[in-house]
Amino acid sequence: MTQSIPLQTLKRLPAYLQYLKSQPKGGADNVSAGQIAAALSLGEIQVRKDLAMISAKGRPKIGYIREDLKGDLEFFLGYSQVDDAVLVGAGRLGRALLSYEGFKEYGLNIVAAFDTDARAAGREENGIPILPAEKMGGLCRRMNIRIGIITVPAAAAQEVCDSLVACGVLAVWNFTPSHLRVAEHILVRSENMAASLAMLSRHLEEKLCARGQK
Amino acid sequence: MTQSIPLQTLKRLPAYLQYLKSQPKGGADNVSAGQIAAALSLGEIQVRKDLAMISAKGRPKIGYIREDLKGDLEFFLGYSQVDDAVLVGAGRLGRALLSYEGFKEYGLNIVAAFDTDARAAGREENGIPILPAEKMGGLCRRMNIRIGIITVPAAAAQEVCDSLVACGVLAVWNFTPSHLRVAEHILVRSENMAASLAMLSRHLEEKLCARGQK
DNA sequence: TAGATTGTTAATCGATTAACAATC
DNA sequence: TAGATTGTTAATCGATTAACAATC
Repeated sequence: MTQSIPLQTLKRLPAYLQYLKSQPKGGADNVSAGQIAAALSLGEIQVRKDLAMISAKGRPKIGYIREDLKGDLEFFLGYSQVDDAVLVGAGRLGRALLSYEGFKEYGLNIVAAFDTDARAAGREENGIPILPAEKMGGLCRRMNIRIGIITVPAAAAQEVCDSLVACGVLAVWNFTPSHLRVAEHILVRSENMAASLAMLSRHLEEKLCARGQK
Repeated sequence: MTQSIPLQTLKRLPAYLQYLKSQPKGGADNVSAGQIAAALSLGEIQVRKDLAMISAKGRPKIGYIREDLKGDLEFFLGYSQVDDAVLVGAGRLGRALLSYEGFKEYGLNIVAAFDTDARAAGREENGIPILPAEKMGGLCRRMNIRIGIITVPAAAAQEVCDSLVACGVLAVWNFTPSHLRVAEHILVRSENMAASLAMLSRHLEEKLCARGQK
């Protein structure tokens, strides 16, 4: 049973946890919403409201007990329980993600990667086997895989996505610029590089125009 | 002179352009907001309003002229004019980004990468030189670099960010989980993997609970 | 003309911020 | 007690959606 929280709040929770983890061990036992807000450039009231949602009890004048809050965040974000995932497309980006150790901390465990290229398949990366694409269906069903990570060329993304869904995947992490069409009960989360670049270059234009350099 | 448009609209514009580009050349000359909306799983009115902002004139009954709309989107997103950038941290992810050809299409040109590791420095990736960190300041100032991409370990991110800003960088693309504190006129755009994972695992939990598998 | 599609004005919705009462 | 900090209720803000008039 999980209470529903605002999407924007959910996005911020990992940052709170990251902040708490980054603090030195020897520090104070307590932490206030104001401290967190200042460190993350957020509003104090917003932080307090977010924390209230995951119901880590804070106390007036004192704040939150650091370790308790960490625990509550980890529990709420499901970092204690590990989700198995597969990755499709063992190109440069795919292999970079395979070799990233940080995902384990977030409760993500990539058990295998797949690639249509026979040269890539058969090798392994960071101890994770890279297998030929034909083996995907069997492995996903056998291991009850629910998360699929797509790092193939954009043109192949929809097809790969459909295959993953057919194998029982319920959540897709998309690193391609393609929009993926899926059934309603499937979640696609796209790492939207083009949108990021649009924001960066827009900001630049504003700043440089203001300086009269353009 | 750039009119200000809503942030959410700006995020969607690249998707519209991507859709238009993905369409076969031989197709119809016109495209309607409804078609785009259907293809990208968005609301028709929302698409129409977004397109109205970049003022590509659409005509009732007919829609937009495909090529004109592409041109307007590319102009507005600044894809015609190229921004030079440097990348700091030539690890696996950094090198994967260096070797990604797609950025050119988005008007981003990575001119050099930097790494403190002497073994990494001196080599090159995809024709882009990887230089020792000491050369960063000089090159950025000499080439008037305004965009910095950070792919170093999280612990070094803030320091690298500060150096970049000191060298004149105005927009930072952050691939680490660290929150970066910057002056007000600097834009940081973080590729927030932890937030993405939180959403994926939250979705999974909801779906699996509903099925009684938990 | 009739129907499809546009652009705009008004209504709704969700998230952020402000105000304030509660309490350690 | 006084001051700091919490949680909650109300106000504001921005974005989405609905309604509708305009037009090819």
